[in-house]
Amino acid sequence: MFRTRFAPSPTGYMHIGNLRTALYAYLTAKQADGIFILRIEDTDQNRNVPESVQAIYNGLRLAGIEYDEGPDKDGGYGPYTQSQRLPIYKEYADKLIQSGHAYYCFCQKEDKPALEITGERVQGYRDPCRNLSPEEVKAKFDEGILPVIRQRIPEPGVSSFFDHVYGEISIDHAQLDDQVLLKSDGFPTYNFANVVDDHLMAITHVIRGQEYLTSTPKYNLLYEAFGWERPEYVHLPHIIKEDGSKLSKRKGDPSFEDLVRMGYLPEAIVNYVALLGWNPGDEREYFLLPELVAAFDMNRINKSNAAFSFDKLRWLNGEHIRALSPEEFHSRALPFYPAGFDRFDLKQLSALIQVRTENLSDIPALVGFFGELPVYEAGLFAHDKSKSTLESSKTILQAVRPLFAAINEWTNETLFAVLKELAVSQGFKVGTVMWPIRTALSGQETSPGGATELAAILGKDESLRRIELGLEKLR
RNA sequence: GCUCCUAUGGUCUAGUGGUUAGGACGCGGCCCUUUCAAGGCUAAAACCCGGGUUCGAGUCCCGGUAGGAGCACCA
Repeated sequence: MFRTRFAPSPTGYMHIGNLRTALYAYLTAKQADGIFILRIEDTDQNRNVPESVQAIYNGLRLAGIEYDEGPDKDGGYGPYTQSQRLPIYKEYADKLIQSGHAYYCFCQKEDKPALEITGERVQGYRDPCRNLSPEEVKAKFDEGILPVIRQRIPEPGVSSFFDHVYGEISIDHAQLDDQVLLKSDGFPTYNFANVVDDHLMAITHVIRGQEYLTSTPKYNLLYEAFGWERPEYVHLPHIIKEDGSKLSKRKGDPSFEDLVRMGYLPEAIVNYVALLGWNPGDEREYFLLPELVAAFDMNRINKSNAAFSFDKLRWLNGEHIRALSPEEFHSRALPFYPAGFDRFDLKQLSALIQVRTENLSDIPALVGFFGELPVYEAGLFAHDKSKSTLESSKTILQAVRPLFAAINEWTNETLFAVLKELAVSQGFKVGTVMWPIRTALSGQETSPGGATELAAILGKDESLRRIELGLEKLR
């Protein structure tokens, strides 16, 4: 049975990289009928943002990624929030002390010069406390100093492991730090908690960002120290920007929730993000979540970073929008219509714009002219492709006025039939008749829908009024 | 600085020794058409560099170069 987990720290929002990590973990579990778990990694007391656990729930729900076990969904492996597991970490850290795989360190943070800043940093940090005698340890305790617990990296040695994305990785123990496992405040570090929890929660596949690749040997050493079986590893390349820099909320790059607010469909974002670093092995690109579950294969994940392209997301969003049923599109479009638009038949309008909408937030600009006729120049009535001139436009508009006034059944079909007949009887191309009408109705060079479609939505009175206005410009 | 990783058109990618190097986005053109979209067709555009191995290398090896990541009482 596959068991995977998504283990975010509660920072307040779901960024794109996290979304993909969650997605891949979910897909890996689900394609094998396994269990997907949500675990909250809130072991940094300085970095907890209130409400942010809620943001994680919301993000996952929005994405359609449902977890089988989590803080609010017990599956017998809880608690699923690390801050509630402190005694567990303590217990296991003590075991490591007893077995000699870890040691107390009484150094204070201030004692450690900031070597990493100088660029002169030495690898494989070995703390002096590594060699404290039991008496010295006792003496420090008696002094009342709160120790941290550090991992004792066995030396010399080399550790290797297999990663489903990166293959065989080997790292010399001389590169590995005697890192802190348990902080002096009693909280574990990620380095410790992830190992204990992944084992206790019976995680079979650890799926996480590539930044953990080089510290994985340290975790493996821990598994060994406990006599536990290692999980399978799937490290993910990063998602970056097209200029090669990394996505950052601080620089204004949108989170998952932001993208949804910007009018991208959650399912389109999920689809797009799935394709950033993975492909199904054939040429399909359009996927709904269940299809991703079926198609996903962790062994087809790429090794190199992928740049997030808004162009392509936008296209894919359009694909998803077009794939929606007219009813579904309408209900999603509804919140994006400008105020006062309920005077129109919005259902009809939605039908018109669905294929022309690549992003829901395009809607206001797309339909704005229905609400208010834009200011435009008479020159708009001249159009080569439709063989329209100012003269022909004037003639047609004049002819159309009484024709429209006489129509009782104000529908696209009737309107089209009437205009078509006008074109035939007057020897005009259909386009030549339609152009001035569409122009007068929209006041724009382009519009979502042709002359009769616009007229049907605008209604008889307003259509007539706009034709009149157009005629004035042509006088 | 040390270590690990990566490298196919502008971008996402297929490719696992022999291909006219395939697809997608974007971009140009054409068709369709009631303007614009959508749809269809089509063009331009890529194997980082240098050595090897091999009859043959985008594919394997080595070395460069470039980029990314890690080296916290952060995750």
